[in-house]
Amino acid sequence: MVAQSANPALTRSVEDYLKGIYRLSSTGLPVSTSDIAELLELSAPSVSGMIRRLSDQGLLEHVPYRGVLLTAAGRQVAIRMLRRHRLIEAYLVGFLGYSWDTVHDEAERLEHAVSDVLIERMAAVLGHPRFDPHGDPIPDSDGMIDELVYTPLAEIPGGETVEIRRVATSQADRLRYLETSGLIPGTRVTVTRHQPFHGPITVTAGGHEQVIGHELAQQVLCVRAEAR
Amino acid sequence: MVAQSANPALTRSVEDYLKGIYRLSSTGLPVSTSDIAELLELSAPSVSGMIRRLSDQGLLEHVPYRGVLLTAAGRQVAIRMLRRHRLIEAYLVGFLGYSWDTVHDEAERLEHAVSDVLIERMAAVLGHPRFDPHGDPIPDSDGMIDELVYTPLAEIPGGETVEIRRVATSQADRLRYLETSGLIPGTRVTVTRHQPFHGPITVTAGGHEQVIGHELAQQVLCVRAEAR
DNA sequence: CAATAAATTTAGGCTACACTAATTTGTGGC
DNA sequence: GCCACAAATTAGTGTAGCCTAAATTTATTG
Repeated sequence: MVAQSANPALTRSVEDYLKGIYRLSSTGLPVSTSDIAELLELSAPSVSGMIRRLSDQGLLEHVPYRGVLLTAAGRQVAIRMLRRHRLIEAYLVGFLGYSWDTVHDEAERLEHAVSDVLIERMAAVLGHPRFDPHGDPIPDSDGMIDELVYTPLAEIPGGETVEIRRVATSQADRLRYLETSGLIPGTRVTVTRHQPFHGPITVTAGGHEQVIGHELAQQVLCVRAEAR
Repeated sequence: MVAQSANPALTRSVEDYLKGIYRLSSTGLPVSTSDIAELLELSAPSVSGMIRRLSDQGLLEHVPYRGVLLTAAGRQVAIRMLRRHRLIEAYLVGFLGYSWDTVHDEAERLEHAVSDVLIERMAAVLGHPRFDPHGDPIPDSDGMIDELVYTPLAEIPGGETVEIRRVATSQADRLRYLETSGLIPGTRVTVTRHQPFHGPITVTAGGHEQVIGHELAQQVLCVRAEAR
C-alpha cells in the first residue's frame, strides 16, 4: 500500500489535473501536454509548469516532450476524486432533487471541499452505491474500481436488443436530450436500423422509435440484453 | 437594493474576511486591523493588504489607522455566507448524522463551494428553518436576519427559570461539554445559585444540578421562561 | 534528409495572498 | 506639549497558478 492520506492539502488545481490525467490515461499510453491543456481549458505552458510541480511531488512521471503517466500516488488521488465526484452526484440526485444533467457542475466544486467523513456519510445513506446516475462506477473507499466493458450503442448491429448501462458524457444538453428520448441507464432498446458510414441509428425504446446520431450513440454504452 | 449577485467570483479569502468583519461589527464601531488578524489568524500586514483590496472593490470603508466598516455590498456578502454556513450546519445535523460540535469545520469549507441552487434545496428540505443547531438565526434569502436579544445565563439572577435559546461558541470541546450537561437550545433551566465576582453558576436542568463557569455561562443565551 | 510544421518547454510577467522587517501614525501619561 | 508605546501601514519576499511570446525538440513530408 502506498502512503495513505499523506498529502497535506492538495490544491484544487492539483486535484483537477490528476483527475483529468486519469481520465486521459485509459489507453495506458503517456498523456500529452496538449491533451491535458485542452481538457482543462488551459494554455500548454501552464500545463507544462504544473507537470513540473506534480513530478517534483511524485504524483506524475514525466518524460520531456513525450508525456506523463500517473504514479501510484497520483492515481490514488485521482481515484479518490472520482469517488467523491460520483458519490456527490448520486447524493444530489437521490436526496436533493438534482437531475442528471445539472449535477456535474455542483459536484465539480463540492468534490474539493467535502471531508472524508462527509463522503462516507453520503455513501452510507445511499447504501454504498456502485454506480452514479450516469452509470459510471464509483470506486470503493480503498480505491478499487471495476471498469466494466460496455459496447457503444453505435456498434450494436441492427436487430439486437441491449440494455443501456452508462452514458459517457457530462454535457447537460446531451444528457437532457437522452433523458427525453428515454435513453437512460437501465433501459432496454432494440436497434431497428443502422445507417452505414457513421450514419444515424434507429432504436426502439419503450415502444417509441428514436433516431440518434452516430456520435451520441458512441457515448451510450450497453450490454446485450439477456432474455428477460 | 444593492447590485445583486454582481460580483464575479469572490475568492474564499475575501468571503472569510467579510464574514469575519461582520462578526466583529456587532457594536457598530469600526473594526480594527488587529481584531481581524486575530480572528482569522493572519498577520496584521496581511490584513492591511486585504483591506486595501476590499476597499478598492467597494466592499469596505476604510479610514487609515482607524478601522473598517462594511459597505452595503460587503454586508450582503457577509450575510450570504452566514446563511450558507448556518443552513449547511442545519442540513448536516438534520440529514447526515453530524453532531453540533463537529459541523462547524465542514460548513466552513462547504459554504464557499455550494451553489445558490443547492443552498435553497437544502433550505427547502429542511422546511426553511429560522435557526441553526446552535440557535443562531439563519438569514433569509433576501438577507433579512432577526438578531433576537438574549440574556447570557451568567446574568440571570438566582431563582429564575429560563429557556436556553442559543449557544455562542463554535469550539467543539465546549459544545460537547454543554451537550453532555444538557445545556442545549430548547432546554429549561433554573438558576439555583450564583457565586459573586464572576464565580460559577449552579443550575438545575431536567432534575440534575450542574455547575458551570462564568465564562461559559456568558456564551449560553437564554430568555425568561414563560409559565409553561 | 533537409525543411517545415506541430508540440513542448523556457522565459518573463501578472495577480492573489500570505509572510517578516522597517516605518509611520495615533494616544495616554507626565 | 512631548515621549514612549501600541497599532497600522509600507516595503520587500515568496509561492501557486495563470498568461503570452520565444525558443527548442520531435514529427512529417516532399
